[in-house]
This record gives sequence, structure tokens and C-alpha cells, in this order.
Amino acid sequence: MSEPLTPTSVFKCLADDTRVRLMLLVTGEGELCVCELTCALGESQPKISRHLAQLRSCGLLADRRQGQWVYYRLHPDLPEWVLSILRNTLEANRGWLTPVAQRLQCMDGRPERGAACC
Amino acid sequence: MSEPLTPTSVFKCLADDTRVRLMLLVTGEGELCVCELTCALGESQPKISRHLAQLRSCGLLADRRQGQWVYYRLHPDLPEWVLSILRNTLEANRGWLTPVAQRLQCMDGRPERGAACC
DNA sequence: TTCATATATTCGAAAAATCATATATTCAAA
DNA sequence: TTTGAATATATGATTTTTCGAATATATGAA
Repeated sequence: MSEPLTPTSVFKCLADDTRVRLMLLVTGEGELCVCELTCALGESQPKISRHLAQLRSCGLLADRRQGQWVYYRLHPDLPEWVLSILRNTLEANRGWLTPVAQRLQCMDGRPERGAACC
Repeated sequence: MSEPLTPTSVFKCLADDTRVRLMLLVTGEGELCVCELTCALGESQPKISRHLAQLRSCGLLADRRQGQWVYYRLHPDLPEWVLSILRNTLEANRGWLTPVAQRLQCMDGRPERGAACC
């Protein structure tokens, strides 16, 4: 998180269909790897990866490599107001996110969660 | 409010320095006219007006003409989750908005509020 | 009507964001 | 140490956004 998060920078990060879906999905699911996110959104891998890099570099997401997979989660230092925005938006827009969430559920071959989780 | 508000459309509306300051200022002050907003932000009138038009056409703001002045307020039909975002963001970023809010306070010749208000 | 103030809109240029494609990197298994 | 799967990045083209400057509209006063 190089620059501090301002209202403008946060909203700019969320001002893209792909990125806002990624963020809401991670907000709801906790931690997901790139292949899961790619499958859920049905977009190309470079596209997902590019947007993830942007969300990571502005400090909204944190990543963790485990073996060949890279897992993304909400950045642990997210300020409370940003968390509230994400939770609020997710709760009020479950329906909007449904197709994405369902593609995730139906995906087979999802990697196992690391023992560190839960 | 032609299109319904989605997470993406709302965040796109807020993804600009000028627009997010306008929205937060209106969220905090209730109702302000264009000349007050122009003075508070210290930007050119056409620029402010263009961004206000965008916020109005996507349904975040409502306007009301009174004499020569046009007053902007949060759109009365704003969904609760959007209101929460605005209030949350404002509360957590008062300091960031201070210069703008102060220019508003120092402005002289502010038009009288209409009797309809309060 | 004419003028002054407040606000809105148009238009072309400049800047920023996004994309698809190609390529690079990393790791694990063979 | 080669191979393949997962992920990241670079590049150039395209689209979107934003802007300043000029102009248009609306209102109230003279």
C-alpha cells in the first residue's frame, strides 16, 4: 500500500466491472486463488491478473503464494470505512453478483484451502 | 434515474476527484447551489456543472431551481446502501474534505436558503 | 426590450484506462 | 533439466474520460 487510501483512489479502484466483482467475491468468500477468480468471472487470465495487480498495488488486496497457486484476500490493514463499503455493497447486491458466485460454486478442481486457513 | 444503480455505476460516478467531493459536500450540507459548490471546490463553473449533470443523470443527485439559482441535494430515492457509503466515507474522511468545507464557510454572498428548507 | 448573473451545453483535443495478444516467470513433478 | 500448469507482465491499439474554451439558455432587474 504505497499511497494512502483516499475516497477518490478507493472509488477509482472499484470503478470497473471486473474489479468490483473481484472485490465483492473476495469480500464474501474470504480467500480465493486466481484460477477460481478467473473461472467465476469468465474472463481471460491476463485480464484478471492485471486487475488483481492493480487492486494489490493500491492496497485493497493482499496475496499469498502457496505452491503453484496465488491466493488473494482483503488486505488486512484495510481501514474500517473501506470494509464497510465492501460489506454494505455486497449485502445489498447479492443478486447482482449471483451469476459470478454460482460459477464459482460449480467449478470443479478447485484447489484445497491451506491448513493455515480457519 | 434512467438506468438502475449498480455497484459498478455508482463507483464510476464516485471515481473522480471533483465528483466525490461534490457528493460528500452535499451529503454533509444537505442542499447547495451551483455557485456554492463552484466556490467550495475552486474549479471552473463549466467543470462543476458538467460533473453535476453527470451525477444528476445517473440518479445520485436531484436538482431544484429557485429563481436564478439551482440547488442540488442527494436524490430522495437513493438506495440505503448508497447512502451508507456516502455517510461512511464522509465520516471517515472529514479531514480530507476540510479545505473544501472551509472554502464554503468563508464564502460570502451565499444565497439564502428557500423557506421550504427546514 | 436590454442587461447582468447564474447555470448548462457543445466541441475538439488531450489524457487516462482498458483490452487482446504475445511472452515471461514460477513452481512441481517427472 | 525438461515439461506443463498457474500466474504475471509487456506492448501497441482502441476506447473512454476529462478538459478548456466558447457558446447557449434562463431568470430577474432596469
